[in-house]
Amino acid sequence: MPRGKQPNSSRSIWSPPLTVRRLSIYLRYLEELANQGQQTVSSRQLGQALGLTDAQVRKDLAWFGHMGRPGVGYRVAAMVEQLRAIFGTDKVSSVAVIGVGSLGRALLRYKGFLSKGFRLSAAFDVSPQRIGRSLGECVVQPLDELEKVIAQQGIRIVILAVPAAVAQEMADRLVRAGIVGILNFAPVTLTVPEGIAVIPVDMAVQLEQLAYMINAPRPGVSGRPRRRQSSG
Amino acid sequence: MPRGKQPNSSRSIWSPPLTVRRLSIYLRYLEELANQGQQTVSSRQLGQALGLTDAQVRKDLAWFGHMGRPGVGYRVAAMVEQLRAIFGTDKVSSVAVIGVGSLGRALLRYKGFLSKGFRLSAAFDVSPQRIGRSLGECVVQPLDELEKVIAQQGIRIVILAVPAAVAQEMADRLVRAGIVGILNFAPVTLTVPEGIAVIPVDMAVQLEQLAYMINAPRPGVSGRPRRRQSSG
DNA sequence: ATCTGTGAAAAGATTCACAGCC
DNA sequence: GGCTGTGAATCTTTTCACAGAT
Repeated sequence: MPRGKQPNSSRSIWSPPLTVRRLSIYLRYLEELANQGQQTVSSRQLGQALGLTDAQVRKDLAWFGHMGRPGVGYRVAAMVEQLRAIFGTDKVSSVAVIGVGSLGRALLRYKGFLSKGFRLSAAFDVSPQRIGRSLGECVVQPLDELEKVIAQQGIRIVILAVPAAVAQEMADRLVRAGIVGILNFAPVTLTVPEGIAVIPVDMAVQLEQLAYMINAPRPGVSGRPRRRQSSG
Repeated sequence: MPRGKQPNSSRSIWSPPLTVRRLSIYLRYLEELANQGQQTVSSRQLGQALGLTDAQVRKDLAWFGHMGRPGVGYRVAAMVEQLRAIFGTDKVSSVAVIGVGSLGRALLRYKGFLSKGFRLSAAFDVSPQRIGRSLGECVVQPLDELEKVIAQQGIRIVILAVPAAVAQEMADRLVRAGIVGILNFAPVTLTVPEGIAVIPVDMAVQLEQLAYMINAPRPGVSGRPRRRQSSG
């Protein structure tokens, strides 16, 4: 299936998946630079801070038109704005947390989502002991309310933090309720209809990957230079 | 730099990075099948459950020798054993949690790591209010004890759950203390020496990826069939 | 008939290297 | 001088398709 060639200067652009992963990382670092008052940044500086080559940074950023100026670099503030628009996080959107075990509670208490464009505005659980408890800026509600609250608040994304055994049936129910994106912390692969996005986050899997990297280091590597962390 | 061709039947094998990511997912599913008492599984069944093609499953599993039998499939139990050996999780290893904020506490309380080969056996924090508190199976210790405990317990992997502002300096200290793998929950890119493995896990970044997928769906997709979640 | 293992082809991603702008 | 944008080359990953094992 053919896909358009590189640059594209209008809104809501398609970019290759691995590029999109890095765009988030660029954005995070550019926000830091903006806070520090830095005006412009070169592909070289970005690459060094993030463990990428300068060529790769330029290719990635070239996906949405001519953003850099030769001899100068990229304008930090403009870049942040454009990246947020690409992710659709220039406006804050509401997110529900399904399952308020220890992980769900930790996420509800985390203060960093809002500045990234996400407001955790509803929380649900089955357990009567948890219902009514106030966490972050929401009160835990019973699951009966799920469909109603999702519709009322226009929620399209949820964080799924329920036990593995019930994750698939809950995902089905969420999709019926109109959810289109699921951040899945349950250690199972979800099956969802076409058009629904799922990002899996399994911490045991991540530890396993780390164990592999330690036990079976990449061949041909022997060097001294400081490296940056791989993607995530 | 040339790399060996495909199959390799001895221990601790190199496989392509994207294959290794999937191996964890195969293992998770195979463990489930083993619990259900299933003896063998075909590449087709694995693929369907996990949203992959059967050819891809076969290529991935072929990296460590002839494990399947034509006309029959793969032996579930043998596969689980071999995958655990590849990840080095056939023996339990000790992991320390650095930073006992709400996320650190949630991880310490999570019961699922042990069966995956990881024991969270030490926890550290700066805050006097947190020190001495008992969480999961450990008592929170002051950071002064860090180097001593890491050496005593032979800890090689840590979960880093400290604020972004201090993550890099803590990573440097951990590396000096002999740590070789870091699961990094701080929303910054760490710079570490060659030979140290870092896996970044930034939940805001994951939500951002989800937002992108919802706002800019892949072109040329329109279908009906049920899909599985992408990798993670 | 079912299912694996694997070359060969296709698609995707990264690196190289350099023309051209500031 | 420094720096971007981008074709061309290289490397990696996925898909195809089928020989051969059970």
